[in-house]
Amino acid sequence: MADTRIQKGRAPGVPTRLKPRKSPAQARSRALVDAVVEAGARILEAKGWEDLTMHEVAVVAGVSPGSLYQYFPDKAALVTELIERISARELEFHLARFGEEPQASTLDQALERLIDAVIDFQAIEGRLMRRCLEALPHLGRYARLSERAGQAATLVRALLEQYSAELGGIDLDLATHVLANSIHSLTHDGVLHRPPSLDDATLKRAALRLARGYLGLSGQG
Amino acid sequence: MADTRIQKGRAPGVPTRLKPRKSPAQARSRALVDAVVEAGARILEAKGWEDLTMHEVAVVAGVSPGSLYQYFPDKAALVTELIERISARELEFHLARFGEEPQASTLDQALERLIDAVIDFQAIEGRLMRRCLEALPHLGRYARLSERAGQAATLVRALLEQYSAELGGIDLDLATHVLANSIHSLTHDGVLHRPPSLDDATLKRAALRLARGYLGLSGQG
Amino acid sequence: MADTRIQKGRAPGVPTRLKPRKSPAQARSRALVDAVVEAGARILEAKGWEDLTMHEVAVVAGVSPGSLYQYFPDKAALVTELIERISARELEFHLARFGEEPQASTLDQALERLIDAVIDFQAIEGRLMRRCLEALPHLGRYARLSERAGQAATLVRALLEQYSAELGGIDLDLATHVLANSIHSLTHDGVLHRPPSLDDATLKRAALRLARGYLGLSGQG
Amino acid sequence: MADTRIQKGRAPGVPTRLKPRKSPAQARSRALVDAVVEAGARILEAKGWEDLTMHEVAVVAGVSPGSLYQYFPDKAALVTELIERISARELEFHLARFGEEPQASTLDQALERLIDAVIDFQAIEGRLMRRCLEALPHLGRYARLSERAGQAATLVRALLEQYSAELGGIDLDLATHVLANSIHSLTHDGVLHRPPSLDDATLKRAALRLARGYLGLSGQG
DNA sequence: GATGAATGAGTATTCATTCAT
DNA sequence: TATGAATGAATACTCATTCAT
Repeated sequence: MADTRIQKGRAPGVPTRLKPRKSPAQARSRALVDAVVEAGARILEAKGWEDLTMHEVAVVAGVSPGSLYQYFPDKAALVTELIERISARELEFHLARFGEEPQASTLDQALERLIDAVIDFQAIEGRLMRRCLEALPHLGRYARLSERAGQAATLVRALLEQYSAELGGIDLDLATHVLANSIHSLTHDGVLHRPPSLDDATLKRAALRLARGYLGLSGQG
Repeated sequence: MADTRIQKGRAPGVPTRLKPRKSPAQARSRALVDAVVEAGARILEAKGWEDLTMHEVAVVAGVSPGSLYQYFPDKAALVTELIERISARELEFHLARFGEEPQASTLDQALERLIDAVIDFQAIEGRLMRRCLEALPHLGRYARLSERAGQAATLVRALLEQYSAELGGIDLDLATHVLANSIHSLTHDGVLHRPPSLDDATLKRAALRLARGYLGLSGQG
Repeated sequence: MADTRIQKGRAPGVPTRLKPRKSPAQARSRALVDAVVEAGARILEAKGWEDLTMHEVAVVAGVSPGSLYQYFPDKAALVTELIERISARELEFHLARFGEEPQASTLDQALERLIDAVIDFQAIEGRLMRRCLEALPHLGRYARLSERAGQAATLVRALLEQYSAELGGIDLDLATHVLANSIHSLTHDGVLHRPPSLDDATLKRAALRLARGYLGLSGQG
Repeated sequence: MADTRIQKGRAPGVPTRLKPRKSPAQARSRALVDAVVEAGARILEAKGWEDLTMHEVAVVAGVSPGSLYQYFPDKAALVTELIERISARELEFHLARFGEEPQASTLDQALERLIDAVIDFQAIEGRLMRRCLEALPHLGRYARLSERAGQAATLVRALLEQYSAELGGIDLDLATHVLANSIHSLTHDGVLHRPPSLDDATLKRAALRLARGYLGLSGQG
């Protein structure tokens, strides 16, 4: 959030010759790309695909339009990168959660944690995520994206596979589609926007109940 | 359902004759508006908000741009009207279904019929509906829309109320939100697109199972 | 050369209702197109294809860029029209000459007149013509042009056909190519620019001698 | 032939050793300049002035843009150098021809050889030559070029002078202009493009006939 | 000298909207 | 009221050129 503006000069006092350091050029490039991506994310989140202009991105990033196009061949490429990054962040977020908690002993517990995590992530980046979803139709050239978008479902799928013993011979593909879609829609305002009266805890319980019910788990919810 | 933005009001001084209730002018207006709306729907469905141009709408409707703006103050207003109409059609569609079938005797049966109807409607107008959903972010000026969009939920709500006896003291608002969101997302590709292998019958069963499970109905599904 | 700026209002004092007049809209369109074309010609003549910007054309024509594109879908289309017009003017010019003089009785006389006319036309529009020639490579989309460009040769061809009796069984296609190319190049600075010391009269005699010599006419030149 | 724009001069203080006349630095410079010029020629030939970008030249030459500008202050300077070189090559080509053949005994024979050579050279470098011609209008800053371009005429002039005895008191300047222009235009597609049916042998005979006729030679053509 | 990242003014083109007729 | 020509601000993208390293 600090000023990510590209630094035109050499950073004063940085000791040279220490470890295999990135070349200044690389460092500068990275900083520029990061500045651009962050500017892009902020603007996409605030205004959406159509009202995101490359000019504004450049200005906010403190960069010239030419530099933008040095790293992103067109607007779609920039937004594609945004999506790649938010997808990666989402994955990291979930993996971190998995890592810091003891292994869940039941599917029910695992589901609860997943939904928890999804809702927590939504609170942080939900708006940007929606904007990314809205932008998808304009990203035809960058087809890899559909994989990414589907990646959200991967976690659900992994979960179901891990605990498949608890599930009768249910169709895992179908169950993944149903659950990922429902939970995502519920938590990320996929269709209906969440009414203000609906707080996170309640939403969480509802989502959990939906998942449990669908899977036939007899949790106490 | 009256829309003061669009209905410019009755032209002053036009004498109301007896039989032909609508003055020729009004009839012409109505025809024009209908032509415009239909053209708009076709184009929105095919191209989406961003690639819908007022010029093309005018050409397809066989109308001049000036006339467009006589009835719709801006592009957003036109698409807003589109959404109003598709919402109305959806409602009609469901009401017609209700009408032509004998009253369902159980919530389970009612749910099945609703989901059936939702999926059938999706087959007819699903694409346009998605385009409308995508367009929503650009319709800020016409906020009443969220009500409309939410109207889809009305049917669910009505259902739940009708059979509330079967449901323990469940929070109807919450349940409505959860079910409407989930079913909509599932049937209208709200988040993840439906894989080609997933046919209507299977989707319907899955949606039904989701709803039943959430509501705690012990259907045979 | 008078100010061709499009008149926004109605021209004062122009009597309406006289003869089958063009509709105001048509007249305005025509005026606009003419203004644009003239502006384009002036700028192309002065700066060439690359430095002709649509913006400047619009400004000089007193027209908005949007209007430009209403009549010319792109820059190439505008320049194409310029070339069509100058080709037409050249043709008219030659035809007028033919008309106002008694029919030439010999090929020699006819050649002399043609070269005369070519040089006179060059004095008027030569620079623009060169610019048009330079622009040709950018006009790929508008292939009809090559016909037009070749049209200059048509006159030569017509001449040779008319007096073919005076020419042994010479290959008319070849002769047309050779003469049109040489004369054009000589008169329109096709390759080497005309040195300042070389006046029209001398150039004319030289071109005539070239043509005569090539065709084997034993003129007194 | 020295070019003070391009030759930056000898680096001061560099000790001249004995055998390797050129210092390594100079040799490297020369190699660099050559690489750049060759890359430029290839690209100009393929794409023309407008689509020749300094970036592509740098990439193809395996050089950085910065280095380009060390040797050529701008794009025009680079293309100017291209033209200088192709002019020089043309001259060399003709001189070599002169050298390897016995002295022509008549103007007619000499003309034939010249035209032969011109057409042969055109087959090798004609395309690049045309591109250079097209680029000329953008080279205003480097006016000396017109001299160079005119240099092609030098050969013609030399020829005419050598055999001036065969020519009545013809104006040599004029004759040079006329012949150089015509032959060039004919062989290098100066104005009208050569039709595919027109082969080299025929073109050569036609050009020869044109020249003979103009000069009043009574060759057997 | 060499590098190549960065620049930023410039270009063609679009489209929602207006208004003279 | 209907028309559709005209508008003009806005936009994505380019490329000759510079300059910090």
